[in-house]
Amino acid sequence: MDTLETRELRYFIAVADELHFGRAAERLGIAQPPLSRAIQQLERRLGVTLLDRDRRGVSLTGAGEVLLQEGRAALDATTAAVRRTRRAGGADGPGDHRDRLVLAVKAGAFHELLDKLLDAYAAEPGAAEIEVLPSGTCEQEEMLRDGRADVALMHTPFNSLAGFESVELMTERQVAILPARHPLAAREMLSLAEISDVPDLPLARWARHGTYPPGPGPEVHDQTQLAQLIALGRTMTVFPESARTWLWDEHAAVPLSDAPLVSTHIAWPAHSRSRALAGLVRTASRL
Amino acid sequence: MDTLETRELRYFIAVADELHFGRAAERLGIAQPPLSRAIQQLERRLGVTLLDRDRRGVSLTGAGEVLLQEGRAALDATTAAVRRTRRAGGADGPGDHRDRLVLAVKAGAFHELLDKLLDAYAAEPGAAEIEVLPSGTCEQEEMLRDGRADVALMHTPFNSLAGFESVELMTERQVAILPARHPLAAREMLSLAEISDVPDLPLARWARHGTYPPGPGPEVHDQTQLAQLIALGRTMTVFPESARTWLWDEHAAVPLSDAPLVSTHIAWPAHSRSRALAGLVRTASRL
DNA sequence: GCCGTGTGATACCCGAGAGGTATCACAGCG
DNA sequence: CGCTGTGATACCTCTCGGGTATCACACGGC
Repeated sequence: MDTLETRELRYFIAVADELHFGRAAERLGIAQPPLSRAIQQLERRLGVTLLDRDRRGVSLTGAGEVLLQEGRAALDATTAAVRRTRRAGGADGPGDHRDRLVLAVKAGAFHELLDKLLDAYAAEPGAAEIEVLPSGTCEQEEMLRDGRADVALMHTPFNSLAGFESVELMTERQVAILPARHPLAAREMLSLAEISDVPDLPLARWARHGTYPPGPGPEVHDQTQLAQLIALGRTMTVFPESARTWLWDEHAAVPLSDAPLVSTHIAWPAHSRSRALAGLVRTASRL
Repeated sequence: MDTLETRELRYFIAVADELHFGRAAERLGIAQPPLSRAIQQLERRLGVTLLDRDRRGVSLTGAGEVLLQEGRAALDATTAAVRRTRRAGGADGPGDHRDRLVLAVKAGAFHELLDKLLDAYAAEPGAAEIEVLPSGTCEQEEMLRDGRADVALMHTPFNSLAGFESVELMTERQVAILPARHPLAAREMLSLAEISDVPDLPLARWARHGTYPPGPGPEVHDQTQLAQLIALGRTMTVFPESARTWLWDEHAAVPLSDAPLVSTHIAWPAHSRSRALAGLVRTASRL
């Protein structure tokens, strides 16, 4: 028996997340006893203790940590399989098979490149239909992994390309975006050190999976909000140079001498082999 | 219901492989009717036709192709989860948790580098135990994917690094290895064109997943066999330069001017985060 | 035309096992 | 010492995965 049912995996992950059988069972929509039993069976079949239950709570063993990690990846892979299969079969009237790709892009970023890409690809013969899926900050990896997207535009060093295939499309410097009437806006060039602790201009903090990094700056979760706060002289931020296209009159962009370069890549799951995807990548790398 | 049980996935993959319900059922060790029913249920739940059954055999629809592809990846991921969990828990006596890594290496290749790596790593404080797993030609990717190995030494362009994280360890030229007494052995340099159709020295063909590429040369499946055939003046082959360490007196190695460079990488699944693995990679990249 | 043959689908039955409820065992705590 | 909150156990139910027997249908040979 080296089989591991998806259901068991879901159960284990719920327990490992909650570290509490009752809450995990509730989250799964079942009662607690069957869940306890299922986990025991799983441990027996694997021949491994996954959880230490010592009154006062549950904790993961080393093997449990491994299964949580690997199991998450496996579960993502199966939900991805379901999603992509459904998408492939949706419009699958025989004969009328129109390919469709879902492209994940960080919401509001890189309009210019995206426009060019979509136009160029649409002009290709036999181009598939591209659905652009706006994603939250740094959520593209997750979307590729769980099948909500087929391909994504990612930005190093913010996104990690680990586990995907990718082609680099462009590289650019970063600029500080600050209120036009602030003294620093007159500078030709700034360094990270110079902007990291300006008392009246704390760096804005972006939402990431619903939580915000610590710091003094205001919490923002979309670009418009951020633009407004900058225009009001309340905050500043750092962006890739191409952000210049959406700046307001009240904004100023000053190049940063020592900020890491930002590269834009088109990335896709390593095992993808679809014709439509190959075409899109080819188009992108010719831009 | 967007769930997909591992069992259903196994069943579908068997049918998609065999394109025949009877044989697939036999391979799965169940009877044919339950298999038919399971696939029907699967199609109904996904809301997608996966197979075209038109008397005279079964064929995959577009959606079926996608599920085959994605499902294989998902199934590999779950068997990997099981294998790695079992490994992590095997010696998991509480308190005596000794890490263990399985390193896949192409059998017989790169002894020199491997020796150095293992020695250097063993000297590290808190080093895990490394089990070296000899793998067939170009089988390392598969072993990483299905969890038989945790980390691998790979050789581009023969292995694909797609889907893994990796660090390059060395790059080298390739050499033609031929009988010392053959006229070509006296040359300073050779080109691929010159060696590709020498009538009395056809290139040897390596087994790959049990099958051999077509061609006139002899079929070999291990290095000793190959060495012997070359010594006998019956064949020749192309190898990375570091192969020089195992050459016999009867062999000659002549650099190739236009063969692709071979890079050795240490590679691991992108989601791995173990301390032991990080240590091994750090050691390797310092060599 | 008709009848064997091979295919997948259908009908029906049975038993394992997933899930429910009630309860236990035990650690902490006032 | 009982109360509370935790996971484990006991036991019941009934779904559903799997088996056997059979059907429906397309082919090929005659």
